[in-house]
Amino acid sequence: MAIDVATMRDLQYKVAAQVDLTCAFSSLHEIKTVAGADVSCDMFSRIGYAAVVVYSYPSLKRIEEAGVKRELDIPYIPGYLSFREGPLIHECLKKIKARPDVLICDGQGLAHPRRAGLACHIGVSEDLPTVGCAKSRLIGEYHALLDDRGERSELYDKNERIGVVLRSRSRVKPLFISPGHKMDIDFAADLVLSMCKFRLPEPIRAAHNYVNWLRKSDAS
DNA sequence: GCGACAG
DNA sequence: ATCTTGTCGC
Repeated sequence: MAIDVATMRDLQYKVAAQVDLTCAFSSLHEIKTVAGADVSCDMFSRIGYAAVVVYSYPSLKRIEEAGVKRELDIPYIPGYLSFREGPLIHECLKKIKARPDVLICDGQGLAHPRRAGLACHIGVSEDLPTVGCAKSRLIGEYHALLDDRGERSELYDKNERIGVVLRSRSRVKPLFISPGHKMDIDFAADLVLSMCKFRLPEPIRAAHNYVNWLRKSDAS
């Protein structure tokens, strides 16, 4: 029997209470390694594949990676993604030899109804600086942005600033960036932009490719 | 009640 | 997220 929504919601309030929005770094120069995490699943199967790939910073060279195949505990429920993907990402992190300075997650961080998105949940439980980098919006309002790379718009929920909508590449759909843990909004956006050769930051692209490689090469 | 809704 | 190849545009 899977965990119920009420229990997950209560856990999210506890996670939110532990989130630290003070950036662990005073400058991007202090960062030496950045990891990206991603999860992919078979359609109508409960099997999921996850990967964490570590990159050097700012040289952006691949250093190491870890993959995992495991059954997903619960289905995808908007607002509760961390309970579905979190466990697999934690297993990948255990396999990584050197702890990365920062972990970028494929999903929201602070920009969540209870301020406890995937990046916050992973960050708090691993006590690791994390960034939420989502490809679409979960909550929050923002103004349209210009279409040049680097353009950004504040993401607000009521009167609270919860993230930044960032154009990581000219003329492509923007990214929704929000801090996970030991991170602040603007630093998170600066870090992500500095790692974007294409729409997604390199560590996330690598994790996405690796996870799909795992899944496909497994069905044979 | 109705619409929105990370991956 | 997933089913899917080539193709058009910057």
